[in-house]
Amino acid sequence: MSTSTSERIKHSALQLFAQKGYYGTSLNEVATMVGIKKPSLYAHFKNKDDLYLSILKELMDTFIERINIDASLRNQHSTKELLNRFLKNMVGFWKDETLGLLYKRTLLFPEEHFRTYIQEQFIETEAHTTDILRDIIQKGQLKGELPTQSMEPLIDSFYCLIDGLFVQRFFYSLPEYDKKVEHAFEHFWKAAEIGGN
Amino acid sequence: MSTSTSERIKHSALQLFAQKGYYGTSLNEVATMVGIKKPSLYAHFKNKDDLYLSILKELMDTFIERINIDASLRNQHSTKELLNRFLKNMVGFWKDETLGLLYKRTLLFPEEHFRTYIQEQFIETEAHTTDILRDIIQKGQLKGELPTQSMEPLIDSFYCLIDGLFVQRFFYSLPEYDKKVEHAFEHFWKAAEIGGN
DNA sequence: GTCTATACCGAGATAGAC
DNA sequence: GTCTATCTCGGTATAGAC
Repeated sequence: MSTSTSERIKHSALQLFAQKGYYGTSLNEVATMVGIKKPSLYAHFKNKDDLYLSILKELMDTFIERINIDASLRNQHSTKELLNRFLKNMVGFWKDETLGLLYKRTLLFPEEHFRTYIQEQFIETEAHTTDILRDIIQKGQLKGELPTQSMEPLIDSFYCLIDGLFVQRFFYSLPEYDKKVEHAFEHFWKAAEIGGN
Repeated sequence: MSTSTSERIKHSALQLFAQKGYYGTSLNEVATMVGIKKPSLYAHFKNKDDLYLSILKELMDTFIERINIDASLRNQHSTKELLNRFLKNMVGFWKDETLGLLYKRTLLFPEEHFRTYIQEQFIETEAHTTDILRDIIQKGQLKGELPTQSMEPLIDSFYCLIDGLFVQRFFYSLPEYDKKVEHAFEHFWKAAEIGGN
């Protein structure tokens, strides 16, 4: 076996937590999926919370990593391309069936027990996201690709686009979804370009 | 006591199911919140599933009712006003802390046990929603308030707007939220008005 | 590290007195 | 309709042999 038992446990638990939530997932199921017995789990994790939190941690790290990829190539493209790329990057994250699913579940319905911890994490990543977004828009204004006016409505609108697509990934098949992403982004950009109030 | 015990049980259970989900809510909590003992619940509901489903049923009925209000006054206003009203109507539903919350939780993360039943319900209401939307847009095109072109991208974009605001209600305080709604809708309308591709 | 056996608890649900 | 008492089941977690 190439991966450690500990990793295999986390892998299986990720699937189950993502699909059935914290309370909906029993350690028995996790163990069965891994192919071991329940008590063996305790050789790798202190308890259920410990397992859950270790998965959440990896989740947030993966997300941050993904966001940061964008930051690297920010001077080489048009504003429209940068925003589209940024959006696609996030959308790509939701597309990952399990990781994206756990992200959504955790963000929208954090288990009561971990609520404050989880919210701290998300606030941090959101601030990071907004920084990147502001930067793209500002440069777009300097380059004259976006009208120079208050950024706030545009950022609000872009977040609404992101959040809308975030939800829609639940409802549509992948090809349908990709079409929705295109439609919504083109619509967004059309209004962004003109500006006005 | 003005309301029946059965109603009070449903009221309490609604709060708990909305906040903690099906598995996260115990009948003990429900009973305590109502001020009775657990076994007394069984005089009013066959079992936990029965209670849960009866609440879901009321939820869907309330939602449909709300949507239908719109349908009544559809000839008296501009297209922009109609779309705005339609959006506000749905947003108003999410604003109800508990009912909207249960709706979101149920829609996005249906309990496995009820998944097929729930999906049927939602598909039905979505079809209803789309009908109304198509009608508003079509009339807008006839009146010349919207460019005459394929409706599909516009509808997709409007749904994305709705879904985005659906999620955002989680993150922002009510006054902040109202501002987001305005920003996002105005942005949406700006692009809708011009059309083009 | 993994297993069997077991402790302990809280869940959903029922029986039967009042 | 509501209660106390009780049943059964499945959950988390631990003890201790291998």
